[in-house]
Amino acid sequence: MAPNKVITLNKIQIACQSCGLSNICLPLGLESDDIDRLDAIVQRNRPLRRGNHLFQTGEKFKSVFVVKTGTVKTYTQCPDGSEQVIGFHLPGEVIGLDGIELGKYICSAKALETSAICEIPFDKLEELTATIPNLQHQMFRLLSREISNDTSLMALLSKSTAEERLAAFLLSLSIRLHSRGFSATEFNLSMSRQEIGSYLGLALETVSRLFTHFQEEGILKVNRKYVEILDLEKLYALLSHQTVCLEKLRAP
Amino acid sequence: MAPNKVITLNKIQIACQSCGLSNICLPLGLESDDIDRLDAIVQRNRPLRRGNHLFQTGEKFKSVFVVKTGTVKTYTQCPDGSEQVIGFHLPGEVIGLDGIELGKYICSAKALETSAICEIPFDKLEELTATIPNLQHQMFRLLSREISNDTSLMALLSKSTAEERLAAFLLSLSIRLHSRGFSATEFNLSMSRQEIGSYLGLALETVSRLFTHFQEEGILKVNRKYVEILDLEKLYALLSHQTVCLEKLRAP
DNA sequence: ACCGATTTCTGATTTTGATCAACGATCTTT
DNA sequence: AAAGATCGTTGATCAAAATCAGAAATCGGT
Repeated sequence: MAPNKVITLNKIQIACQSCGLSNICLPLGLESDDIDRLDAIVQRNRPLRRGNHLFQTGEKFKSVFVVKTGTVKTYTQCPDGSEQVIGFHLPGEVIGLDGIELGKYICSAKALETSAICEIPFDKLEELTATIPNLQHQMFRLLSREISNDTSLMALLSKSTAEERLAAFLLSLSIRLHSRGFSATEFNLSMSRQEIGSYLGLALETVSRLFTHFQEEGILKVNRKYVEILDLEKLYALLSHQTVCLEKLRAP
Repeated sequence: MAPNKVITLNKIQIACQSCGLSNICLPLGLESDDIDRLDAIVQRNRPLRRGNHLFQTGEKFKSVFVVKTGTVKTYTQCPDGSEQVIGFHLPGEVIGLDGIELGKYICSAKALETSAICEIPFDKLEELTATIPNLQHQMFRLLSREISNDTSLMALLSKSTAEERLAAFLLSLSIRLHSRGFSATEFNLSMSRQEIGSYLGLALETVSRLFTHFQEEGILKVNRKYVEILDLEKLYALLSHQTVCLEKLRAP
């Protein structure tokens, strides 16, 4: 492999300064030179293919990761082999924060489609946060967001019907995709019915039936992975008597 | 009110250095002088009576709180007036971290019994974390713990039966009480069946029936709020095919 | 283009836990 | 101490979603 090939690859990689995600990602609110200092510790590895792992449960915690493109799911494994999906992560979202406490990852993370990932070694990040107050604050905010997102999801899981759960899931996706510049009403699901069901605490058959049902109601147009939201209002209405602050469901 | 009365009150209040919770609370891992600096920003207000609020949903986020004695519940209010319990918080546990992101509390917190609380103004805490790397790390750990606790609870809520949920709840309480120097097998619940049900996503009748059922199985001895665990092994066995790392359920 | 594997959809049946209802026990207030 | 309110228990019924089962559609690899 010729060295100039490597150089070319490096050039292709987008620096934080010119990354479209900088308004939702870690650099948010940083001065230009501070972004450069952050940029210097970010590792941009080759994209993951579908099914590849970022990390697995129990591995030593070394880095946090930010999705740049694609989708990543986090999950835990049951003793019987079945898996429990913890979350789906879109571009700009940080993964691995739950590993800080015990020094090892408590879940596994794998790509649902080809995904570019930024890796940030946590020891270096901590050195930076100690000298850049804005970055420290941004880290606190990020961790806090994770907590409040989880809180919303817990409320959803412990209170709602199957219909409300799927509605919340679709709206969350819609909101997050929209805030990343994608269509809010038309997207491809990168996860299976099984995975959605696991995430929402439902059987995959229930998820499938609900998609059909929403379609019959004129709320959605569904073709396997492809979803078009025809009536956002109805979807919101399904959640009207819900505890959860919608914007919080998995935003931004 | 005579000034010496105030002085006496101040003397009664326990400094972080001599607080029994220092091995699970924020000062964990700090040098002695750093603990003093932290101590200096901690506000020790008068104890809350049962039903009093620490903060309410939507209030401006100003401080995080640590339970010193007693129990606090966090909850959100549904549009229909019913409430959704988010968590129960024992001595040494930090509350309010979910307010950092948006600058306002996203849930309400009220005392379930007379409770002493330490209040830590967050702006001052951030100044300290910026200059005390160990404290910054401890804050990251604390926030991370909150996230991994929530992850475990989400897995519990989306996968398990009513029986498994209550077993997990009781074991979590047992473990946390034990690590605070209380009995692991004998305690008084400070929350109602209704509140347990809300937290676990179950109807209060289901909770009540399960207590009866566990008693018939010889697992518990229950008398209203008073619970004695007779067979810890059986309780653990109920969770054996559970995703959740038990120590993680709400530890330490 | 074909074959096997996986994923999705749909129907029938069952199960779990919610809901409705009533009653006894305990705590609070006067 | 009595009265009212709250809380916990228990029983009967009901409903939502899980499970079981099988067919149809799609995908992946050769």
